[in-house]
Amino acid sequence: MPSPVVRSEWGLVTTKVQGDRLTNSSGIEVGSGNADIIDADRVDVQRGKASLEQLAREFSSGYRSVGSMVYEVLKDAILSGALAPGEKLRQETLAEAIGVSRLPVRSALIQLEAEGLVIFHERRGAMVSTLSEEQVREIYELRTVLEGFALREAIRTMTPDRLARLRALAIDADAQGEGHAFVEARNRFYDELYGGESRPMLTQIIADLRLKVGGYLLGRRMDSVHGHSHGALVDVVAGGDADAAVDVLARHLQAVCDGVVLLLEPRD
Amino acid sequence: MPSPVVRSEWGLVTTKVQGDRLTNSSGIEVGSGNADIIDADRVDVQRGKASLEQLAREFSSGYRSVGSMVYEVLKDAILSGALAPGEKLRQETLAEAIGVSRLPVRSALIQLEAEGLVIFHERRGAMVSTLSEEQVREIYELRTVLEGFALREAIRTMTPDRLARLRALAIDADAQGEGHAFVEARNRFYDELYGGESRPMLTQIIADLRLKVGGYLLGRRMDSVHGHSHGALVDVVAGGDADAAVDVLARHLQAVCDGVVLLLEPRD
DNA sequence: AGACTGGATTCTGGATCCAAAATACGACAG
DNA sequence: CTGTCGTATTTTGGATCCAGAATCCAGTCT
Repeated sequence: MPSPVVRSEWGLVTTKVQGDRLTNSSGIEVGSGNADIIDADRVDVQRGKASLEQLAREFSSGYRSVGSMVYEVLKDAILSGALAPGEKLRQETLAEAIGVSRLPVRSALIQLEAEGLVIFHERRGAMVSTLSEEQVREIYELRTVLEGFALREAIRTMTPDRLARLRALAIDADAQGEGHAFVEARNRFYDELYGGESRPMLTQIIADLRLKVGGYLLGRRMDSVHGHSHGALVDVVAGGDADAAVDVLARHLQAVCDGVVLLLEPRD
Repeated sequence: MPSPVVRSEWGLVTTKVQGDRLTNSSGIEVGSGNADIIDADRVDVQRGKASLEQLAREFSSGYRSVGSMVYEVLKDAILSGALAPGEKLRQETLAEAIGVSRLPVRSALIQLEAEGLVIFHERRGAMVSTLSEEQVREIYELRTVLEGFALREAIRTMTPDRLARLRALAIDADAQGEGHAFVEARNRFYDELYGGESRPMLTQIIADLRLKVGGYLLGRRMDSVHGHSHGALVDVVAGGDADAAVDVLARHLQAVCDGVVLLLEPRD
């Protein structure tokens, strides 16, 4: 089990800490080993502010506008599980933590809302999107349809050099562990496979659908994901049998979908 | 400099302040009063501003937040062609035209950017999105894939009462002329056909794809659209042959796609 | 005469301030 | 003791103000 220590360093837990027990709204205990650090009510905010400033500095290189930086930071926080699904997002707290004004935070939240990662309640603020089982199943249903089409097109127009590039990217993705590097490598692989340059909207829609469930995967890679290496997918694609490849893909997505559904309810 | 007259007049939308003569209009009075203030050296901006004021008047009541109202106004302006593709969107001009501050305009623009209707250039402002021929063809390719799937599912799970509702909605849509009423009726029809309530994301994605080309259709309904009545589609669906229905749909989309491509370049 | 550079103007993006609404807490009454 | 109403605090949404960047125009140099 991956240790949640890194997550606790974000300090973006917005629930009030009245006692010595520090949990976020999803009930996941945040850094039990760091519980003794918490002395006063504001300590978590202080810690979060310090970490986020450091992380904002880390993210700040290469970003021209503050709003886009905040957007990346918040997206990363949601996808990494630092901001749990259902968690209330107070603009003031986020702004203080990142070290900017509330305005770019609002801009970033609007962008994230359009992507479906957060939802706004009228005058009641924003929260990280939660997914019902029906929504998860629809997401994977749509992914099956879209990625099936993309895969058929990829096989239909496959060239030797592109297959070579795919193999290299697959090896790279399978070599990565968890976290950022894996996600990046996986995205590069699927971008190449699904014709990211020739069909930008398709790859964008697929990426958005994949993002929506990102918050539920937290840091953990499920067995079904592990069992399905990208190299194997390349092998099926290289075979040239579109139906077989789509079948492999559909089974894989179905397995991942079932795993995500199980993660929705912690009780099992 | 146009002095902001009654900007502090709150309760614009929801609650009506004990206004003397001003009803729950969100700064519409201000907008109409400032109609002649804009510099007259840009005629196209003049035209856009007048249209925006008209739209703002129409959309004035029934919205809780000013930002959402601005969003609806701008979206309608883009889809109706009042703001042409490629047109530069200056926040100050838009804000004055609608009669609000620049901030809700920025929020609305961010939302519209996420939907793909406008694009932001780094420090150079926003403009209405333009579509290349490749993008148009990809849009209709994806619509064929998604709507084909949706249509098959609809036929698979069709019930008599739903067929009856579809027929009523088709008659309603075919009876409408152009403009708002037609778009609304058409959306209701496809919402019912594609299972809007059971597959919200699918219908949302399809609607977004349809929106992207809305600005190029302007007010004109092409012959191919005219020739394909919604009632005929219902008849094919009622037949129960999924392959035939998908084929009809694909041909229709292909025809519309070709028509839109022709509209991209005025030369023919 | 044309091109390059520097300044001025304009526009975007960010911060701070203010008004309104919702929620939470407390007081009072049944 | 409990439920309801009123007030106060919190928080969101909007407007105005300010700084930085980009563009445009003019002046000068080649």
